[in-house]
Amino acid sequence: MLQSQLFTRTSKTAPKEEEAINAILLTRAGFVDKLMSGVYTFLPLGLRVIHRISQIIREEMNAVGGQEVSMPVLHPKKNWEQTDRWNSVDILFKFTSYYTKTDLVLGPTHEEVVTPLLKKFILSYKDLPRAVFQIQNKFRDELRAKSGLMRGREFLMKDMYSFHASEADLDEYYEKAKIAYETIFKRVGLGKQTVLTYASGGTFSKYSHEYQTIVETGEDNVFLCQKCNIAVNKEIIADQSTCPQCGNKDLKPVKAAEVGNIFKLGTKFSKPFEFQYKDQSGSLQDIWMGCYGIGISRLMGVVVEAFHDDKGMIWPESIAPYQIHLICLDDTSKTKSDILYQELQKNQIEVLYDDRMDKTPGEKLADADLIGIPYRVILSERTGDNIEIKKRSESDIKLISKKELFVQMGK
RNA sequence: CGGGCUGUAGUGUAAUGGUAGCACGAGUCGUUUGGGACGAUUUAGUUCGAGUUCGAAUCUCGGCAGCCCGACCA
Repeated sequence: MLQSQLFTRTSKTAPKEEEAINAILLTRAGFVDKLMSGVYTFLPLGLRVIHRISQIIREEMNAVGGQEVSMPVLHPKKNWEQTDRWNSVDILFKFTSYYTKTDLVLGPTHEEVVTPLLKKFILSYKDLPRAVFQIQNKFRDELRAKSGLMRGREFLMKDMYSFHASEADLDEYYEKAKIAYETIFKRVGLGKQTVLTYASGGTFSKYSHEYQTIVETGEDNVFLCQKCNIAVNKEIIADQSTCPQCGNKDLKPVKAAEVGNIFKLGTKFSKPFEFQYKDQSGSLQDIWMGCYGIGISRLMGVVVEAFHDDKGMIWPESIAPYQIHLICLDDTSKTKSDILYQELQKNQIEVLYDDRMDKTPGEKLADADLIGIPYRVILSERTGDNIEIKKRSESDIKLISKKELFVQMGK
């Protein structure tokens, strides 16, 4: 991508109404734009991050047998009445069609859609287990959207739903999903600071599980077990003052941001939709369900909260918008920069090329720090036949040959 | 939803109730080129409505919007 063609621009000043670091940096760098409270446009750079996170999640969901679908955002009132959630879910976006006077819901979650959907196809024990997932914008009518991407009214989420012949089968799958989630958080670069967290469980199991990323600016309070790598949410710590995993009493309070949440739904949703299957003897049995969510846009915000410095964002390589930020610092190096840009592209290395000739070196370097692409590559009069490379996360600057650059990039 | 704060060019900020100014950005011309460079020049604004007043960005009331604290958060 030629930076001279990018329609967004960076800003030296933070938007005055924002306090959250993720909102400030993502806005300044041109990754997102706020349309209204809790509702954001993802601009070219930001959308690339969203796509990369989504792809990692997609791969791991596929790996545990998830089948991707895209369900409607618009739901009829009837389905929400059937589960008794039309009135009980307070953040439900409800509205009435101006013309047809139909009552509608903008989906905040999809149990009301996925359950009757799978009911049409799953008839026998031979059809089980199954899991479907989607990556889609969700709507929650939050009374207080806040903290940039952390709590939006429209946000991107991956939600998966699994269907099982028995509680035991659900339990088994649930453990597989946990491993998939760990892999996801590792792959997006949050492995070290993200912990499995015991949270309140609802009707069918003692606990649900959250994935909490420990960051100073998180809005949740969790208690970290000092022995095993898990935490307990504040909401259950009153009745659970010991680690539910190892019994340790040494729990340390920390701030964290929830990035994922998995639940054993049991038969809570299959019952109201009368979703059952025939077992080997031909008698009807309950379907057991699980659900597994990851807030993708929030995850992007959390990564910014976790990885930044006073100059800007520091993207993990796995989800960075580009791998290399190539900068041409002066007129005399334009030709060799253009050639390197072509060569990098030919080798499928994703590169943002700052080819702007009307900007000063200082401005280009400041922009590179703000945008936070993992490798900064500079060509100038000074670099001669070599290439200057610097990692955003480190301060060392190295002069290397073109060959070494390709090796470094895994080519 | 309860409480608090705030709305001024594209952005960030000034202006005792008395001429709306500055910086950045953007446009033009020229000089520059390793950490947001310099000169000249141009551009553009008081959230909306009502009230008080000779006169309102400023005071009062209301709307709308944003942020923060709390509540809420399958």
